[in-house]
Amino acid sequence: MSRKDSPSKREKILDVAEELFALHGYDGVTLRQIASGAGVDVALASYHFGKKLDLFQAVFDRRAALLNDARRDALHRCQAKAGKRGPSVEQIIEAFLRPLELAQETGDPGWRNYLALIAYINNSPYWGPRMMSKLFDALVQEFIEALRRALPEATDEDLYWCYNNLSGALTLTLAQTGRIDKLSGGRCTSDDFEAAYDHMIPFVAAGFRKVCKKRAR
Amino acid sequence: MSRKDSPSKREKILDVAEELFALHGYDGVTLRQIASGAGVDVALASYHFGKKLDLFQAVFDRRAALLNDARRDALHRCQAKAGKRGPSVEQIIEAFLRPLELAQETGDPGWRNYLALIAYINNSPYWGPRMMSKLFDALVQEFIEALRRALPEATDEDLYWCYNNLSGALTLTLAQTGRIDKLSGGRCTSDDFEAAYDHMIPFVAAGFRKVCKKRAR
DNA sequence: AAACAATTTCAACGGTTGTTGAAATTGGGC
DNA sequence: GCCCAATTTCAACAACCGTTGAAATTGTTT
Repeated sequence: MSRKDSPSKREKILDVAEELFALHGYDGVTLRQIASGAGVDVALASYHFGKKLDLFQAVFDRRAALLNDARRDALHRCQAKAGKRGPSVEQIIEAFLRPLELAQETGDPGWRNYLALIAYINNSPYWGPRMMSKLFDALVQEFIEALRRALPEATDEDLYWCYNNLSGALTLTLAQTGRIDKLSGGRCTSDDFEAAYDHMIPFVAAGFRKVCKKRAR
Repeated sequence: MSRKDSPSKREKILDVAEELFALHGYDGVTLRQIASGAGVDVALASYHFGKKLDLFQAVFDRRAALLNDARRDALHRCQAKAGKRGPSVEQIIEAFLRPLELAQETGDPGWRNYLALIAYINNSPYWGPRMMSKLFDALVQEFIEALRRALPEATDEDLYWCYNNLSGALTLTLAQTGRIDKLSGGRCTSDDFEAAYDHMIPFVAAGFRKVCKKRAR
């Protein structure tokens, strides 16, 4: 193998780490569990990635660029399709959410684990501020700018609190806790991302519209 | 002291555990950190609570009944005030959220940590299914029933997915990650629960209305 | 096939973890 | 002031943690 493509074990470590970190969090997983799950020695993780924290970061980084690109493409495409007035709230929310759904249909089951890991990090008071901003904030600001153009009466406070609501609804869905399965008696399932987004998009769009409507001041 | 009221150290352990578990999760906190923060020996936690997991459960249980009572009171009070047609969506959502805000104004700063802990548990694929249902599901079903009466055209799927959106938006807010502070350049702050709920209530209510409106079938 | 670098395993280290049994301390009832 | 029980500390255990240096293996180039 030519030095750049020895994917099997290195990639396997990332896959297992991704799955375990998403389920138990950073501190709930040991390097030995990861190595055992990947069928390799403990020291191999250190050899490839250095410290445990570096492995965590590597898992986090691996799919971030692809996800951002897919979202940015979706946003720009819907902006291009919309006329001079720009896309509607629904179209922008859709561009924000649908790439996540598509990521799950690539056949790579790792995407589900990765998105659950994002949910863990985004909801953590410790990891959230430390890891989310650097990779995701720039694109989020692009989406918020697009929303501002679609909602010309919105204040900054409105937009950011509404985005917080969107981000929270999305995060809980990505976390795949299976709570909705039990609550609904099996009528809804956490696995069904299509149903989740089909309900989330009109829900969130209506929320934005309501909050960002002109009011008496 | 008469055996039932030696609150100082036992309660202090719960307070510190609550704060640390909320910040770092179950596995991210050691009993020694908790004991150190409480100014007691490590063994005292075991003496009072048994295993580490039992302490975690004790922290989780401590305020659950109070929270449920406050929410149930708020729901029944708004149902009593509303006529025979029942309360509006906004009133139900308000009954679901405002007690959380009030809990923070009791002067006990532990409530903030407790709600952040709930957010951690609710968003965790591991802890969520294990701990949330037993204490919270019954009341959640009451709220969903009330919402069903306010939204007679809603299907079960609509209601549960919308509740999922509500729960997610709430969870991210309770987690107090401070991300909205940075995103908004300081215009919004995670600490401001009143502002959060002021935006969340109309947002969520509009979402419910939109999704649960009669459609072509 | 020899030489070399990249990969992988082996073995071990110092430090930390949750837990426990026994000792020490505290505080109220007689 | 003595007894008893509840509380708190002390000391220590076996198990496990992340990390590292050296050895073994593998794969590629010459």
